Amino acid sequence: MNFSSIDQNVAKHIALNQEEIDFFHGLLQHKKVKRKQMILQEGDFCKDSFFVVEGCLRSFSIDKNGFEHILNFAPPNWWISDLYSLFSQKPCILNIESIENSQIILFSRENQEKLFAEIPKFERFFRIIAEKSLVSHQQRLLDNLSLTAEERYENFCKRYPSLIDGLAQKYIAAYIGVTPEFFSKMRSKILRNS
Amino acid sequence: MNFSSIDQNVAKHIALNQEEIDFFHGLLQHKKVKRKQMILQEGDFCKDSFFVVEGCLRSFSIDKNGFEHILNFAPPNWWISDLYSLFSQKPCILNIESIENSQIILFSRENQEKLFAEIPKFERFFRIIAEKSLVSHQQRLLDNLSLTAEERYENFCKRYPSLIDGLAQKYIAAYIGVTPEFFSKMRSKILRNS
DNA sequence: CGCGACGTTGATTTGCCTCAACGATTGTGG
DNA sequence: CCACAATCGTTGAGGCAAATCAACGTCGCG
Repeated sequence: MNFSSIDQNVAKHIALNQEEIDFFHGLLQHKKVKRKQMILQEGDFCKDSFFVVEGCLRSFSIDKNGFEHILNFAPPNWWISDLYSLFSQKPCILNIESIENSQIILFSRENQEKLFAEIPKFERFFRIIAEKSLVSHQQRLLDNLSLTAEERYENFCKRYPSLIDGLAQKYIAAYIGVTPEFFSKMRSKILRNS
Repeated sequence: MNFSSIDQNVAKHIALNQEEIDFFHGLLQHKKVKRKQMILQEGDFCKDSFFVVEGCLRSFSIDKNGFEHILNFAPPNWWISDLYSLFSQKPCILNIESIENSQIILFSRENQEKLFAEIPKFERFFRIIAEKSLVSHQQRLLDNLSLTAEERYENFCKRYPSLIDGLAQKYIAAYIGVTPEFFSKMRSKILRNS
């Protein structure tokens, strides 16, 4: 059981001694998931945050016409969850799926509260994580309001440089908010002009 | 100087004794701003969070064609800021403007760090605020990806029931992501069909 | 009053979607 | 290892939601 990647993630924002690290590890759970495996489905109750050690996950919603819209990709060292369900204790509105064979760490809401009670510094850690994520979602929202599909694609490439290849085009399309057909046309146009 | 509305806001998530409340108040600054007054402009360095006591603020960006896109409205008891600039210490990408004569409370980043050092419970408070805001921005992002302008307008009415009238239509349009002209047509169609 | 900001309405254009047909690639069982 | 199906990407024709551009009415305010 190796938690070094999550330890490094935590160490970016708060400093812990060995005893605190051990306590933290005691609240974590390792898990391997296969490509295409669903980790969370709409209607479930989300009880965990997921930290990706290896592989890649995605969170998405399905609209009333059956189309998927991707909220987040989670490559290694990213956190992912259905925060709405996690905080409100209501059924999920998101689905979370592994898009590669992945190793993830589960951290339950229950254990998170234990951790806050025992080591209040972690309030700070998760505050900072939430703030950073908030800033990036705000930026993406403004991008969706003001940019064309082509510009949003450029932004995507900057935001997830490690993903641009190896990732199915339909997922990129579902992230930037266009149909796979349109994305394909757009992409071939970009290639032609360069 | 009356801080009762911000105290109530804080009390929703953490409990404070009188001494702590006094310390907190010592870090706050009251300010009156007039309708149409700019509180923050693109390129400034954002040093404060703003809590609205009375009136209403909006945060928005201006795209390369000169069009405004509204990120948030802040009616009474809401927080608003340019979090990107605040956290990164880089120049603002947002503008913040008062859309009515308003009373606001300024809380500087510097004082926020003092507060965290003195009363760590506040880490929890701002974690919760950030998480709630994150959930709501994620939801809005998914709405923009999956809903029509008309459905987004319905959502807007639910989210900001206190604003629906008294607010210029062009601001609603800039929030849901359509032109004022299209919004006007849409609105008259809705009225006709009901 | 007269000006400027706002809202309305119409004609036209366009970015992106829909639907459909067809290759290419992947994966799976025989 | 091949045959086949399923999934994915490509391409084209046509359609629609929303943008653009322009003209005009209306209101609040100096």
